Amino acid sequence: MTEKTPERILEVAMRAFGTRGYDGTSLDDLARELGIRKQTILYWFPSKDALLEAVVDRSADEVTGRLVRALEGADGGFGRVEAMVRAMFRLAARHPATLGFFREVARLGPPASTRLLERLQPLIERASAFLEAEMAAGRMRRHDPRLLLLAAYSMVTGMATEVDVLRAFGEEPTLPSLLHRRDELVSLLRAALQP
Amino acid sequence: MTEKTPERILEVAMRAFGTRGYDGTSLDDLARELGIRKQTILYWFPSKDALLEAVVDRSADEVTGRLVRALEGADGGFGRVEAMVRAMFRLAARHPATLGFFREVARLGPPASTRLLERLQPLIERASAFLEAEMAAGRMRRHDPRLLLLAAYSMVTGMATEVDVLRAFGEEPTLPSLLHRRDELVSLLRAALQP
DNA sequence: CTCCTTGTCTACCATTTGGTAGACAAGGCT
DNA sequence: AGCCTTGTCTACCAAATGGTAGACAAGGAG
Repeated sequence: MTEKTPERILEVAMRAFGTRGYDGTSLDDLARELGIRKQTILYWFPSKDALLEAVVDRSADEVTGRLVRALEGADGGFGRVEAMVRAMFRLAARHPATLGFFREVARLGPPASTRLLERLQPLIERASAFLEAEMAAGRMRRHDPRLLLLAAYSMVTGMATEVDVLRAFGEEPTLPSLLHRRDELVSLLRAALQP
Repeated sequence: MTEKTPERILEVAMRAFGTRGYDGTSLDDLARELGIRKQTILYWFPSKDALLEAVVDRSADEVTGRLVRALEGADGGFGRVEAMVRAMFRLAARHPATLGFFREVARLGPPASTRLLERLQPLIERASAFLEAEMAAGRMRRHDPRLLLLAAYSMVTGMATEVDVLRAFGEEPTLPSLLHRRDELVSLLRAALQP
């Protein structure tokens, strides 16, 4: 029990919202999972909505940090694209609920989705500017950079999260399978982007 | 009021489940939207779960029908891939809630997701067998056919449904923008698949 | 020692939710 | 006419939900 209560609440809440959904998770559920009463949750976060906002902020910070760090170490050209995809899959392997949580927030719509996307906007701008420059320099095949980004995001979340769907497509939710999916996705993107 | 009551219930329920989510939609909500009482819904569908199953079956039938019809008219090679993508986007344009409903069912997990995927399995098999054959014949670049299919599915649902995300990526939820996304996606797939 | 802050808890509450029981009107059948 | 089936409705209900009010224990400050 080294973590502080609010931190533990945020962690469990993100996992729960990302898997069972916001409406499918009651404060009593969260409290039970944490071994506390729901009034303790309401002491730290004045309402369920406020808790959601806090989880949104935390998860946006986490993913931004991860991607920025991944880009620092990467060389230019397609290497950066690969670095971002790898970072996202690493996130999916260690904190599988995060991407599911993003999808849930997108589904909930405003104001939660607006808040999340505002916080991710700098990342989006930076990434699409990079793609734009690479295409202009002829180092990547020409596509609409924002739509390419969106397509990549959709593929990553889809291939990294939807376990039941994966099973129907013959993939087991194991680490080796996850790595296989990652490599396939990278090779697909490489094929689409190489001039 | 030409449609029969159970048909109207299924229609409204799919739209509601696909946008507000299963847990976010109460039977009273549905009844209000339909101008009836919730007991009438429970007369036709013995429980909320049973209603969900019925919507799953209906939507699986609809999308299967659409894709099968789209494939009949298409010529071989990449034309079939394009025909499928176009059919999915047409579905997204006319019944925007359907793809959102699929995603919701996938999130809900078993037994709903199992039921849906069982019904879509023949389609999946057929499509991946086709890709396999094209790749073996050298008419398409080699990839894992099932993962390619999964990636395409993820991209289509992502690019066709997540309105708020789209807005953050500079796309408005209008018909011309939808067509633009469709064409970009087709060109992306073409670039990835052409030998 | 006394007082105040901090964190968690017990005790409630109003509303919403999925579901049951049964009344009732409209037609078709004998 | 009398009766039964079909479809919708009113009247409830028990459980769950988000949230309020306030008791209480622990510990630091004066």
